[in-house]
Amino acid sequence: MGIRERKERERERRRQQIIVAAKRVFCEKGFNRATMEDIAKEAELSPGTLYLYFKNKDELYASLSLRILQYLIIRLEHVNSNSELNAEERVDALVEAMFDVYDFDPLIIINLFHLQSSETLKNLSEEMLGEIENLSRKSLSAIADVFRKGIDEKIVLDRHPYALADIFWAMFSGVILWESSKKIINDDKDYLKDTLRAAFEIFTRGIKCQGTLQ
Amino acid sequence: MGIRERKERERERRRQQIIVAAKRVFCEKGFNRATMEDIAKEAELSPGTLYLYFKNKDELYASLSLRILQYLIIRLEHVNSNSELNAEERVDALVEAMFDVYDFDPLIIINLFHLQSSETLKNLSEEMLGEIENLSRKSLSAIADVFRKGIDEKIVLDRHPYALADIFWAMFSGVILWESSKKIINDDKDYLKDTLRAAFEIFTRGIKCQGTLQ
Amino acid sequence: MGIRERKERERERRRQQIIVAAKRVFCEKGFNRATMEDIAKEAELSPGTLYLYFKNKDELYASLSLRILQYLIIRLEHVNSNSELNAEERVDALVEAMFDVYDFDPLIIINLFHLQSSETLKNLSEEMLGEIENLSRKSLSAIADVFRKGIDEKIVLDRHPYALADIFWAMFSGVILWESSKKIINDDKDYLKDTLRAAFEIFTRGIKCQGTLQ
Amino acid sequence: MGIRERKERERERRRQQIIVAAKRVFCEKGFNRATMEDIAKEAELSPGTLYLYFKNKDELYASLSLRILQYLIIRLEHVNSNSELNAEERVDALVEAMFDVYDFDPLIIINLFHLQSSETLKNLSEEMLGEIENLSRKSLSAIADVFRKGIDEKIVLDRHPYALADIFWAMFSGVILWESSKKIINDDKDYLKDTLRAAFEIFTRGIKCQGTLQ
DNA sequence: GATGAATGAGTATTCATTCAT
DNA sequence: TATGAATGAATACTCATTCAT
Repeated sequence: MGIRERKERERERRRQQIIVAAKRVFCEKGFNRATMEDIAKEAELSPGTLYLYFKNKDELYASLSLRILQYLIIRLEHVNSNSELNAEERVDALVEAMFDVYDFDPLIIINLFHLQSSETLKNLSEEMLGEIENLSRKSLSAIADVFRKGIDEKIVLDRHPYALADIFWAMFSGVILWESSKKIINDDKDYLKDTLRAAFEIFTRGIKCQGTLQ
Repeated sequence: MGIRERKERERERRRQQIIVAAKRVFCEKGFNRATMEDIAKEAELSPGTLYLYFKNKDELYASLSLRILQYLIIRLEHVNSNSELNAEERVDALVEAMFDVYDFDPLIIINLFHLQSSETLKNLSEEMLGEIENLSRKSLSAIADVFRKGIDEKIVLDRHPYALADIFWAMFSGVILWESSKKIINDDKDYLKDTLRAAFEIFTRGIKCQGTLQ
Repeated sequence: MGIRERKERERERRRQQIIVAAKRVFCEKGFNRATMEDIAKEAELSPGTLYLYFKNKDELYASLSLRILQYLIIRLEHVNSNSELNAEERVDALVEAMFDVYDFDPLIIINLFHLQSSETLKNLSEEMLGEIENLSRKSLSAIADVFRKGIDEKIVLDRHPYALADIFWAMFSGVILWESSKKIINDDKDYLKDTLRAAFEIFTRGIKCQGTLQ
Repeated sequence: MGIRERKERERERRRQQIIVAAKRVFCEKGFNRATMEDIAKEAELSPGTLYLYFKNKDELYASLSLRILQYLIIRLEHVNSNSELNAEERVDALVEAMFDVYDFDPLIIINLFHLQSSETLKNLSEEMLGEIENLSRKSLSAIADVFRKGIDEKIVLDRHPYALADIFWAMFSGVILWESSKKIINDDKDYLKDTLRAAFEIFTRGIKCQGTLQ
């Protein structure tokens, strides 16, 4: 391992250290009430150091979302590349993948919405904006691919695959957001998962061509 | 009408005037970038006056959401009180009601999530918190009632009505949030409505007992 | 006096109060080391209040310069409008006027240079930029007028009046800056005035047509 | 050449390398907006290295001025040591020298004023302060010498030579500063030189004893 | 000597909220 | 009631300087 590579690795380690600290602080306080100093303290670094790794607060925040999008894509591509599955099993695998994503980071998905707010987007670098868009496209495209196969095999409603993917994603994030927003009353994660499971079941039933499956 | 009542009426008029102005400003600038002075200007009042009608910025913001919740409840109760409808028609009427709500205020529904963030809730008075909780419960209860009837008549999956209501609401708001978040690329309101319609269709199909309907 | 006029007067009073405080602080600490909080304290106001009267630090600073330019112009116009003076007396009156300006505010003239730095100019409002340019033009024009008369009467070198005005002004400010910069060694204001006087004398001799005077 | 001497030479080379880079950056961005990192990059060194050669930013900045003062003195001493010139020719040679100095570094002369600001001086080492004072004295003394000879020969006004030198220098720098400050409107270097030439002419006429010359 | 990552003090500016009128 | 001037706490971000390697 060359010296350059080692440095790069060290740098990436620091980035992750900061991201982890930021995640904790953002989760606890929310975006606006979390200060850069809070995050620096949590990461046991000085405020200035944060700016060596992230252009500004918004870009640090966006990095959190990027991480889950990357995980999501890996998981989705794994579903699509598994040629042993038939269309129906693939839909089920998709649902499983979403559960994994939720387990990977139950809180950060909420942030994906904050990320999308135009307030935030204005402060991001072209590079990061491009990456967000790219990853968003990729993940939606991967979801659509699952449905496309089902449509081809005529076991899924003949809707545009992207439209189904949109609805699937909207339902997924809608349940998480909605159930999370009730957390003040009920912080029971199992309840959320149950709802998620039920929602996926209803969705899966809803998209199936009549009589074909069950 | 006594003098006291007249005053109360006048006071309510002012509140509405401020709420309308706030809505415009929040929609245009988002919560954080909208200043109390902006809102005061839009309402043609002075900043100080706003505080005679609302405890603070968060409470003013919450009032916007209260308004749509009230509309939602009226609409839902209308669905439930219409004894001419059978269970299936009632589900359809529910869907129609949600479209009305969306038309009533397409933007403010996004705010319901901001409202729920713990950041905001901390600044609200007990009274307002109570009212939010009350209205939320009521509306969810009304949605659940629609499904309960369907379950009773065995044309809807035998799930807990509240669970179905949760999923229904989550899908509704999920689609709106998700499609809205794509607005940078696609600000087409019809597309959103189409997705909403498709989502409702899938949901409706998904909750129906096999073989029962269509 | 209407209520509006009274308010306007009050507002102007506050502006002056801030300008006076700012002048003291800028003189003592220099532009960069003077903080807005320093100035606020000196003016017995809060930092926020400063921003009700001046857009930013640069604009507050620029206001100081505006004040002396205004005084300068009044003084110069007085010289030009005095029809009793012949060309030679008018040059002498010009010199006297410059002494007055120096007495009016010996320190702030140094600021005119800081003001002109492109760093500063970028932060000024269009309005203020326009006013600065306008006043600068006017004052130089007034100086040129003095020389124009002398040229017409053939007792002053036949140079472009504006060129003479430029040199006159450059010498004036050059002497002040140069002598002031030596203040660490010699803070004697009389010495500065003596040098100024000598400089003006040399200038006056230098611009006179040969043989014409003395 | 011993090893020590070689090292010293190497060290001086580096200093010059940094000074040259600093000059470029300061000219482009101004003192405050130029960061040590900018300069380090321009010099193709690391920020830390700059501090091996200069105590701090102010001292680096001051070094730039020292360089021009050194050039100025060499040029002035050359004028004084040329015994072939009579007093009048010497004044002309002085003027020529100043043009050379301006050509040597048209921009850095502006910095001499920044240097003198008490803000800056406080951060300089005793040694550097001493050198600045020493060089300033020397250069002024050399200018005064030119005039002294003229006074002795009674072709220049019988003023204190230092007073004349002060005025001469003030006019020189005043013209440069003043014309430079107008650069936003007119970045014409020839115009500046023309003004400088005219200013010197007026000054030269102004200091001459009546009837003696021309 | 040289590096450059890390530091952390320093500050302009904003804006929700108050209160004298 | 209504005003709107004044407040002052709060914070993102910069950059000269240091020091372990």
